[in-house]
Amino acid sequence: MSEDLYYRDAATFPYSGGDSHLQMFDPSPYMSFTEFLHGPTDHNSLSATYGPSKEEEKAVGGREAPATPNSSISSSSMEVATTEESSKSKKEKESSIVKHEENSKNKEGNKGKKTGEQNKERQPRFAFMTKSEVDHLEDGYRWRKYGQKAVKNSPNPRSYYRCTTQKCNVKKRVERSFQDPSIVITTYEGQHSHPVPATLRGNMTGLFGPSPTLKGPAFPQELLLQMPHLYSDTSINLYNHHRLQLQQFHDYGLLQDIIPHTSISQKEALGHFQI
DNA sequence: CGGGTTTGACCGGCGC
DNA sequence: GCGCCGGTCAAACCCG
Repeated sequence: MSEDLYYRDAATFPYSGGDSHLQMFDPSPYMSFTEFLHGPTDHNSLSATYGPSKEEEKAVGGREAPATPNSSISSSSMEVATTEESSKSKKEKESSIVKHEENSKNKEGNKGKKTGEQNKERQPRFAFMTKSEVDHLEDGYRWRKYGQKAVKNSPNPRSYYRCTTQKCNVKKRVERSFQDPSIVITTYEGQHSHPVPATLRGNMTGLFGPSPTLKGPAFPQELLLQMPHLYSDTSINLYNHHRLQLQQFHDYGLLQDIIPHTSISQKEALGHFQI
């Protein structure tokens, strides 16, 4: 697995209000989303600690799990950067982990079932965690939800989105961490082959929008990597700062390990962010 | 009425 | 072969 770890800090999600910092880890290209998030299925800890063995899928009903409003991380102060113009009264607080996967996948769909078109090839994925009250973070693109499923061993459902731009088959999955309901885990898959929709661009002018050179934020990582300058230089320092932490996470490798730490690092981060 | 969401059905992969 | 599961489809539904 190749891993390019990408890390973005608080300002990462300007659209959504974002103050956040992220950490990352890298998953194996083949592991399932779940695995990727929680570690190898056989991984003890998870099932051991969490699962009552019986997966309660019915849980779906409460699609909004009683996420306890994070009281811990107060960061309301961060609203700063965000020029949240309005409607979205989102107050995301923090963000965090990023993981990136290279498309080291090469086995073409053999099976030849699907002629032409896109095989089942798994595209590069990129994930990160965000401390947020809203599940779906605004990232500049338009998404259409095409499914929702109960997540095994988790009270929170996972939502599936697809970029609405035709021809663009970027997908994204969003789910809340079952360990810390205040954390949203977003995973992007594929690369956008087009610019950010003009409509949305309006609000974000100055952020990603008008970058003449860019043909459009290709991959989330790129966006994230760009954002620092867009926001402030302080973030750059944070970048390094977190990078170290991320490295550590990387070593641990499992998100489950990460999460707990996350809360800690977030506090620190906030400290720094408190501009 | 167009575009997005909801939600149960469906499908393919995988382990037993 | 069977059942579990993650992921996707698509009809029904909702909303501006």
